[in-house]
Amino acid sequence: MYCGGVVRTKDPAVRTLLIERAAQMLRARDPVTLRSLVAGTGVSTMAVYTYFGGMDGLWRAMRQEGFSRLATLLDGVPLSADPVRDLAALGAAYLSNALANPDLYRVMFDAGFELEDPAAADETLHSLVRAIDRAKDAGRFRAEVDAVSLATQTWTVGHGLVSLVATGPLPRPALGHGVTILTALFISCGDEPGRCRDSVEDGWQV
Amino acid sequence: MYCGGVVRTKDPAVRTLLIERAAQMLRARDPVTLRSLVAGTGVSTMAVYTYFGGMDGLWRAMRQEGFSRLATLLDGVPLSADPVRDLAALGAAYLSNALANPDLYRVMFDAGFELEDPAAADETLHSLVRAIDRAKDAGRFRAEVDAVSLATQTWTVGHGLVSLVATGPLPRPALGHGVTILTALFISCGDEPGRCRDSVEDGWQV
DNA sequence: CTTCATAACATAGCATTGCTATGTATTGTG
DNA sequence: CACAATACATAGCAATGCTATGTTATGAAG
Repeated sequence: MYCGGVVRTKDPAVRTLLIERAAQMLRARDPVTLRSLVAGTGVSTMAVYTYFGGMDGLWRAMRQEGFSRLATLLDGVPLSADPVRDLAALGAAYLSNALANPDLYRVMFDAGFELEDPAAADETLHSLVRAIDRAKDAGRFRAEVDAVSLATQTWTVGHGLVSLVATGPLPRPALGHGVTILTALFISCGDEPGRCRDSVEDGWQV
Repeated sequence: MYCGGVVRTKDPAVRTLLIERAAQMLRARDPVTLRSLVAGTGVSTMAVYTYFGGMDGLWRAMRQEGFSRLATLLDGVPLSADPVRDLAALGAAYLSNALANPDLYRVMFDAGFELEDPAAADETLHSLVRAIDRAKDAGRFRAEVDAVSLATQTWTVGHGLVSLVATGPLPRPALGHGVTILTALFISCGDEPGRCRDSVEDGWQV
């Protein structure tokens, strides 16, 4: 029997080109439609189906890209000797990124779509988990604190804030509530109240 | 001079019929399109433009309806002698409602649209504010606690949780994080830790 | 009661959407 | 070289929201 051979290979550059262009159009608030996406790129509408299987696949890839960029950004946040400060700084970076690219952020959490790689969401938490582990090592948080749970809780607070501010009814100064909530949360993990407040306020630069 | 007269009045029943039907279709996961919405109702597509000015207006009305129903639901939550428990119960009711009608909830917080009545969002907070005031009266929270701020913070936590669970990557048991976060938050308002935890756990029936 | 301007409503059609069917070009393997 | 499998281009389809146009109903003015 003939097992067939790969004859013509997809060009990965086209894939990244389309993703890049879609991200650009999102930023510019231009509606990302099949035809407007490929217009001017030289590639035909079929390319979207060859590379993504359709518009749904494009959005899935965009979501993946968003999580990937977010993880990179969080990895690049400069750390200090104060892990609690760093934890707040990571939350602030998360918020800044989401507010700078609100449309991409919305796509990332749009309903009806699942991630290509479900682990990508967890990946986002790794930076937070590392900071929490450092806080435990430094004696700021109790040893019984579950790092993943606390990271998830921190994420929940950040996501709630950014959702209500970026596309919701809360004004931008409401971001300051993050300090209050996170401080309360970190104190409940064993941090000394006064010091915790200072650390969170120091890291929370939105 | 001729001042003109209103000749044919809009039928309010048609308006509520369309909103009701749209909500029904959302619940049934049927795509709500202009034609599918009016199909079988006897009204023509133009009705949507007469009553709402277009599909955008329909979504705006849906959002308003969602907030209205939410306020009614929160008003109906039975209260107890424990205001902190009630506060958690209100949060839990908020979550239950959102998870029971995830599509309507998503519409409520969709981007690009503003509310017809911006006060409707604040209205949702009134039940929370009342519970917080009762907690202050009962000596559970410090007098300096700003009720609206704390209500907003509670809302932020609830919204973050429900967003990540209903349409996001977190599994449903993650709702339990609400207990941890809210307990920490309420303790920071002056409540006694052990008692606070009991109250929140008692009220948090999701 | 008659008139008639105005609003409510129905119909048809437009541009655009995502998608698919069909045909053509390309390229590595046997 | 020959062929099969894939990438790519074109054209067209059903469905979308919306608008232009025509028709009907209604209540106030005379």
